Amino acid sequence: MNGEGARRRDVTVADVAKAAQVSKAQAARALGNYGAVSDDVRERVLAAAEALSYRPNELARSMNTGKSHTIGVVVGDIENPHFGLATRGITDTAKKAGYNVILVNTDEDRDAEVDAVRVLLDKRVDGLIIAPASSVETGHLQEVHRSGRPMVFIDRTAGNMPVETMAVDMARISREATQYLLDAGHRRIAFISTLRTDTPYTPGITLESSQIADRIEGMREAFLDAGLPFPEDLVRLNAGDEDSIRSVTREVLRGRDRATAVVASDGLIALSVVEAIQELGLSIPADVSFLMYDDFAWTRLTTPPLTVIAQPVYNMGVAAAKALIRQMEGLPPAAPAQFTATLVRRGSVGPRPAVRDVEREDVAARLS
Amino acid sequence: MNGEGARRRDVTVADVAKAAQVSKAQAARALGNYGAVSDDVRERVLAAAEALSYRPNELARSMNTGKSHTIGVVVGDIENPHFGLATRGITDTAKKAGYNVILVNTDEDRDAEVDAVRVLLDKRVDGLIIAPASSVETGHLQEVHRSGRPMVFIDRTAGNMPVETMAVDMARISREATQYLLDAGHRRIAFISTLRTDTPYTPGITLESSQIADRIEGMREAFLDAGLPFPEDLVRLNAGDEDSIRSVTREVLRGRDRATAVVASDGLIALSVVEAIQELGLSIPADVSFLMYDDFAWTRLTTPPLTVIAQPVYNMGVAAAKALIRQMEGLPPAAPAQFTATLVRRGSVGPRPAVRDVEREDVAARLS
DNA sequence: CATCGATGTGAGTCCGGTCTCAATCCTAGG
DNA sequence: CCTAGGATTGAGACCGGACTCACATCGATG
Repeated sequence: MNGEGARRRDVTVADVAKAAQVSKAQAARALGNYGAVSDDVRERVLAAAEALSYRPNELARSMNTGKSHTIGVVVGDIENPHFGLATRGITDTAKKAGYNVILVNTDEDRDAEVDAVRVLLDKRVDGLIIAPASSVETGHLQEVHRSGRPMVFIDRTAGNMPVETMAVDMARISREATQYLLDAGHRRIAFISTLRTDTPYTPGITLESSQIADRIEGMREAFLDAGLPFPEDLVRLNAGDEDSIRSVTREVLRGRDRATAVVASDGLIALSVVEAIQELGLSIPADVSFLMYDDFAWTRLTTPPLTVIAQPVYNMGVAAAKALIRQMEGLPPAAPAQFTATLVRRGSVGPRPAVRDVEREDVAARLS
Repeated sequence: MNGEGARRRDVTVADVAKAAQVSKAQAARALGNYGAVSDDVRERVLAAAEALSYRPNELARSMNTGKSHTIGVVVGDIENPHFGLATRGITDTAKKAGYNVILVNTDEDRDAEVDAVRVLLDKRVDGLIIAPASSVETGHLQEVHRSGRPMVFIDRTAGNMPVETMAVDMARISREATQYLLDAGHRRIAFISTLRTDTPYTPGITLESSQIADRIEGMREAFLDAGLPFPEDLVRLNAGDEDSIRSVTREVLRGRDRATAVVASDGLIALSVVEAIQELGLSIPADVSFLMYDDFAWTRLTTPPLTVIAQPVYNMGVAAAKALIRQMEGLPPAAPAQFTATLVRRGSVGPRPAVRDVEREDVAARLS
């Protein structure tokens, strides 16, 4: 019965002040470590606080300092290790600087994102790190930006808003990777992504994701540079769940004009794509070459190990958090960091399978 | 120049009230949708709010309702897909119920956890979901519990506190898995974990993690049931980073008395263990059988696909969130859910390699 | 027509801190 | 010994909502 009577209701400065026999103001000063306080008072207050096990109410503090020491992070899917790692980079950095992170998942749904941003703003986060679900409909983000609240984009851009963005140059690495595949003789290269669109891919279509748009653009450029026609029919979007990824994979690998190389847009898709390939009885890289975005550790364990495009995801997270913190502290932005993805050549890309196995048109065309 | 003069400082109820020509109280009622408000007033207030694009300050609201609609989640490492998935389960469920999640990473460090809990409490989260870094030193958790703040443990227990805990029965599944290995003829079974300890494993040692302790206990029981001696020397803890995991793996697989089966304590370790095995030129399962905790999708892609212990991680996250929400809403706890892990037999466990290859003692002993 | 209960409404307090301001103390310089 | 100026200190305003309370208002009841 150690004075348990009063359930709930925390100890406040006022309580501490009373216990220490000083005014609330003095107690607050001693506790908050600001203003002038005599040693005597400080000691008494601190002792009283200790005795009552006083803990400051950060909400109250936030309310009149206007700073919540909290940042909001909005991503498409934490379950995806890509974002898992980025988030780790963000939280590690934030914690070091005394900030906490409120994490919101949007499932890549724009409405959910609008909502998430609103809620975070209502909670008065000091800043936002967002992986925009759409780089087209950016009204809500524009608004945040106009309001002057610190914000940083990660992984993707949104519109062409003047907001610091931590992302790799996708077009560049995509072109490089495509060249690599072209050099290996591939002409029918498929690209599979979960990106939701209203209509199937056609050149000139506006894509919600700057990332994906850039990747496709990079591929197109590589084909163009090589003087080859870009196989638009092999760009497959809307591969939402495992089943559709599988069926899309089967589709592109079927028929006389089948793809001889497949590029998976992220690590989650990759799993289903590879499984589908295995189920078809095709072997990598003898029958199909395979390439994926993101370098997860397990890609080294498959047989053969997978050729991947590695992105400095953790560092992007760190950089995003650092940039945001600078903004929140009113410092001028640091020199914009450039993140470069790299093509990690392992064993899943091989030469195009013998001609008998695939379409002849291409060869015929070149011989004519 | 749209009245931009006043930088920062948000619109408050008072502003809305003035614009709508009503008292602050009435405006608050109309906006907060409580109390009695005439249609006329409500309309004017809502219109004014719209016009000024008023947004409530959740901090202020939290301050006098005492509810922040925020829950704190403390895990060891979000980068680990195990926690990534659990977190997804938590956030999905929390969002549906109108709660936000503040995520803190502890790196499995108890001091960091103490700190995390304190910060979250200071921020007045309505409840906590914690994967306790230590089930031994639980002072800070006891304190939270005593304070009456809603709390749920996930993945592990802490002490034997009467706190709802969402975790699988590790001892049971570990025993089952070990039996499976024993049935396949294995006697030298290694267990590799990152768990930090001051001293190497010896029977009776107190382990920080209830999870790991249970797994080892399960193994021991299986050996006991089979009337076989438990190979304590093959329990290897402190395999912190990739290098030490590799070297530990090499160690247990070396010599005449080497392990013929290896159990990896989680998906992250598994990667390095398998790599080390491959580097040694040993093949799975011909030379070494392999088993790991957590069923990640990539385990189906290796050759052979890996035999794993699947845990309903996402569901545990969902259940943890649901339980916490019940607590926060003052409802009585639901019937305690039981989560069962399952052994997914794929291709990485095979019979013990021919005797010539390993130690003979065991055989000799049985023949004597 | 007086009365009663159900709205409506505005003034003002409170939550738990931070911070301003004026009053009080002290101490060193003149 | 007197006083200017810095160090202390307490009262109270304030942040932005929620909520209590006293005071109208108003239609319906007896």
